[in-house]
Amino acid sequence: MQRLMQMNVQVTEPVYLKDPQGTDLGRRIIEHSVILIDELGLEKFTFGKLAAALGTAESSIYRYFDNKHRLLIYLVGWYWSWREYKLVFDTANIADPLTRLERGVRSVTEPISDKGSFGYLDLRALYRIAISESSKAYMTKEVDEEHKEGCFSGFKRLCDRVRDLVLAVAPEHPYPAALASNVVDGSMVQRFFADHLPSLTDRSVKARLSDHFVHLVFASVNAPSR
Amino acid sequence: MQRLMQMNVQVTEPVYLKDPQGTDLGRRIIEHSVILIDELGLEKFTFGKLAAALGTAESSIYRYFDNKHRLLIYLVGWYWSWREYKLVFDTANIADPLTRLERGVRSVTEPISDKGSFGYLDLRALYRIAISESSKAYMTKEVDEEHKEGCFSGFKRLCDRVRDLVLAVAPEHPYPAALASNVVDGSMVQRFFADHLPSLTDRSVKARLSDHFVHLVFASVNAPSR
DNA sequence: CTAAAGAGATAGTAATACTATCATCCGGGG
DNA sequence: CCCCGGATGATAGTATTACTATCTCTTTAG
Repeated sequence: MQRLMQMNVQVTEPVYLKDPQGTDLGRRIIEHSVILIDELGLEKFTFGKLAAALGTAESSIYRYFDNKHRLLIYLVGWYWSWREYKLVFDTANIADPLTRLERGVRSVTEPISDKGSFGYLDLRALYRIAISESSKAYMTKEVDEEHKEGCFSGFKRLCDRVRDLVLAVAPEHPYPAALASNVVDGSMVQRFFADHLPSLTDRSVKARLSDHFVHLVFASVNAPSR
Repeated sequence: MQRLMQMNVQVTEPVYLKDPQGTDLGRRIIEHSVILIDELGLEKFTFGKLAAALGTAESSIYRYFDNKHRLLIYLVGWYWSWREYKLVFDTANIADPLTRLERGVRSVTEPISDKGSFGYLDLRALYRIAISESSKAYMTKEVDEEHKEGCFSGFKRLCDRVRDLVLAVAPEHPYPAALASNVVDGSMVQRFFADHLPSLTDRSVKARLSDHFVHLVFASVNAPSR
């Protein structure tokens, strides 16, 4: 829990100007930005509205984050760290690589339904943000520089762990990393489709998202190398 | 070719205010918006800059599109229509369902490398826009309404065709639609990763993106139903 | 010859995304 | 007790964006 709070340990420069974990206002910024972005969507969310919601000045928020894009990177970074933590937990102490892989894929693709907020953070709102907004964190012209800064290391670490689960089962798999990132990213996209463009998925996916990805991954690791 | 020019035929309301195909300025708006969005990225692209590039007034552009979001929807709609056209062409007159499926998956996931611009449109620039910006067309709070308007019907039609290719091979497949949309969307995401976050994919994917998806799809259709 | 369509030009508004400055408040060290 | 630095609050100001409105001019079809 505590470990999770300190995300982006390996990052060369931090995504923030001042660590929001360290102060009361900082934590309130995180807490309420999650709620507000979830409510308004990223494009209509502004620091002005956040400041109003917090009863503080816009300039106070700029002391923590350069702009809302950096704040988004921070939030989705947190989300991926949380997913990684959960993955490690869910696959701990399982010897059989096949079982580990299945549990891992389920862990990573499972929707977040339990109410449990995480500290002061509304986890379900953060999950919804991750679904709708996380790709906007890297689908920009600044990807390459931000990638060098380590802004997406949380996502990468998670994908690497899934890739390793695949490789443990199928060391000769031709596309382990692509399969892994496809599962991690694809599970978010399929969740979005199920909720908003349902004709793009199958009914069963809405109810059991993980089954689809378990099916896909096991099909892939069992496939002949062609 | 001519047929393709008229995209979004089934749309209830058009995405545009005035058909850009019908006038000289309209076509120049399309042509240069593709170039400018590719160059600046969607967030830094503005109607003001487009107007300047065209040597016209901002207000003239507003006669064609309500805002840049609608313009984006129009452009990616065109892209998906083009992909669909190509898919139909590439799978025409092939009797064997397995061959059709493989050709279809290759057609849909194949990067656009040939220089051939499409009429006045720079196809490769449009492809790059589709990779980096297409998800922003629907990852908004307005998805549901815009979906009702038919804004995403081009994407849906393409996914449906891929789904049908899958079903022709494996009529009992448990997730045909999810597999199809995963391939169509995933191929764009993997392309982006290969170009900008290469550690998230495998080396071979950069060179042969389609192979990965052919492998995945055939693994999935051949998998036991578990 | 006229009406309407298309385009250009100008102006104006509200919101956004910042930057800068100054005052205040509060706890700890000397 | 006083002073200092860190954290916050309040106000102001700028450039840009995202529009809306209006007026003129030109072209062309009837």
